[in-house]
Amino acid sequence: MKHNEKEDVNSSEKKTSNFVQTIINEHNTSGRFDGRVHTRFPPEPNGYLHLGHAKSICLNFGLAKDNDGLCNLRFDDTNPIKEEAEYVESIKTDVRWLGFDWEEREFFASDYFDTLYAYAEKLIQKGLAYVDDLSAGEIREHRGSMTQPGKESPFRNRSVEENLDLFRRMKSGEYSDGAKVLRAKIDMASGNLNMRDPVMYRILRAKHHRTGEKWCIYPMYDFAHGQSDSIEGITHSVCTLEFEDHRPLYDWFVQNLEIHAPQQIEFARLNLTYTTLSKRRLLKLVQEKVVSGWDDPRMPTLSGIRRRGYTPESIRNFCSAIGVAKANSTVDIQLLEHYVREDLNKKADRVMGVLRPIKVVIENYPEGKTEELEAINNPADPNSGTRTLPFSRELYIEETDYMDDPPKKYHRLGPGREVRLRYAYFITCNDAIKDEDGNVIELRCTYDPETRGGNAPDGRKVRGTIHWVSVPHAQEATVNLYDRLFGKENPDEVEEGQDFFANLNPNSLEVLSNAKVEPSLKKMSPGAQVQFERQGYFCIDLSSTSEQLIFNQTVGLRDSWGKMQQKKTS
RNA sequence: UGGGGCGUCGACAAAUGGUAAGUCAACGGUCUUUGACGCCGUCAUUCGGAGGUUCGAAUCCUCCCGCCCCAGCCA
Repeated sequence: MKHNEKEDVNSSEKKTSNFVQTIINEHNTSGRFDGRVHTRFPPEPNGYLHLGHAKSICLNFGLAKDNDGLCNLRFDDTNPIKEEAEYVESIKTDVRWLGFDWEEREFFASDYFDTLYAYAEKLIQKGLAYVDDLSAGEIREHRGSMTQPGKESPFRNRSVEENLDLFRRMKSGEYSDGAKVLRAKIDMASGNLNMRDPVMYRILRAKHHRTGEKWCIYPMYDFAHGQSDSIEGITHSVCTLEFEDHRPLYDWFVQNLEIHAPQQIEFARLNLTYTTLSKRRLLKLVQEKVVSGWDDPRMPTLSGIRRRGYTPESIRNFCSAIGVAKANSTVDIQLLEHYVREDLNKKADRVMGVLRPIKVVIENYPEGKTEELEAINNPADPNSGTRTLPFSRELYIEETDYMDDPPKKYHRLGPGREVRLRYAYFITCNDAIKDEDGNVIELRCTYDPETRGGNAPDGRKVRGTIHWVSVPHAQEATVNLYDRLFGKENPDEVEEGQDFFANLNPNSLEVLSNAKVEPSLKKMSPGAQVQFERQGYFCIDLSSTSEQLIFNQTVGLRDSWGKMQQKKTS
């Protein structure tokens, strides 16, 4: 596959077609928005962004790019009790990391509080909104049920003057929290509950992360979102399926306000096997310290997968692969893993790292001798060059690369067996030394000096090639191995009598504190990504230092041998 | 039982009345100094079901079945 050398968002990703684009095309032919496309990504700053948001980000920014349009970043910050400045910073970091740029178009719904307030007065003037004194519970009772129409509030027919006066007094702080609300006057008998006189403003004394104490009334989502879109000149307001029922209300507000009317379009949110994308649940994992934080490498947050070693490009490729549709679906997590492997295969240099070491002594190799052997950095990238590997009499190899009594087709080390040490020599195992529990702790081998570099002059073939690290040159390292956070394919589905935490996988983290890695790794800094040959892709953790190297496993290599073994035993 | 949506391979998902793309997974094979990668091949006579319209239907019509969302002063 010939790829562009530069891998930026503009050159290496192709246009994708989906039903949203089809709608845009129709608008283009009808001339509804003069061919202009302006989208927005509108997160509420009440948590960290996750893979579900990545789908939305890629969609919104992608639509803008594909149509020579614009995409804004807008924080939907209308509920001060859940929102924090910390979250807005993390969101900006994550969107940028994913590779998207909103340029100077960074907005907040709170930027529009004055305008929104004026819009509300306008609806009051038009006789389309009223102040209601009913309590929250009474409003609920009046709303009726899904099958029964609602009842009108006794305050529904106040005069325009009275409503205006009351609303102004709500704003000026005359009433306590919850004492009154402003409602749109629509239809208490509508089959759509959202149209049964929805609340537009509530009284809420809370410090807002941007407007501070300026307001004691805050607009509801429904009264803020469409108008914010309208103010920004958004043409296509893309959101998830659960807002489908809100569209008539969205349209009602912009129509009665007589302002620019964007088109709301809904798509199915992302679901992934073995993971939850519920903000509420992710928050809980953080609060209950089930994970180390929002950026725990097992979290499906963008900060988590970044720390895990996922690349932005792999996430973008994943998002374009899963497509955009209206059908609820659950994407196999293996598809995500496929896209990181694909990307890292091109980008990550190969290195030698022994995760669970056992020692090998090459009895016929001179004591004190060291050789430098040449190794290829990345066979998938011809420009990556080579490096040198120190070799000596004592080495570490992987525990799993030796078996006393190997099964058929096992072509690693066993009594009397010969293998190739990658880039080095053929060695033959003569003896295995065990501790009192019978665990192999050391192998005594001999090497064939004729096979330097890994080829036998006599043409002799060897089935297995294993990785190794020279004992005197080895760097100590800690390696974090990860498995899926949940043991259940759909962790959001909680069994009777159990809670959500019962779905956790107790073995999602395994810390290997005795790993040995080749010396070239010592100079690598946090964030660097490598492939430990025959094992997987790893990145150097944020907290890693040159004294204490820490690697996080991004994803393992595909392992057809392991899979075969597993099939046999099961 | 009110309103709004959705049903195409194990998982995603195209095809918009012209004879079922692609990707992942799986399975064979090939290559191999990573049991990786790559490469080659197999994998839906059928589109939730039943009728109908048409020369022709996954696409249009009718009825049925199943799944999802909605009764926050959350977003």
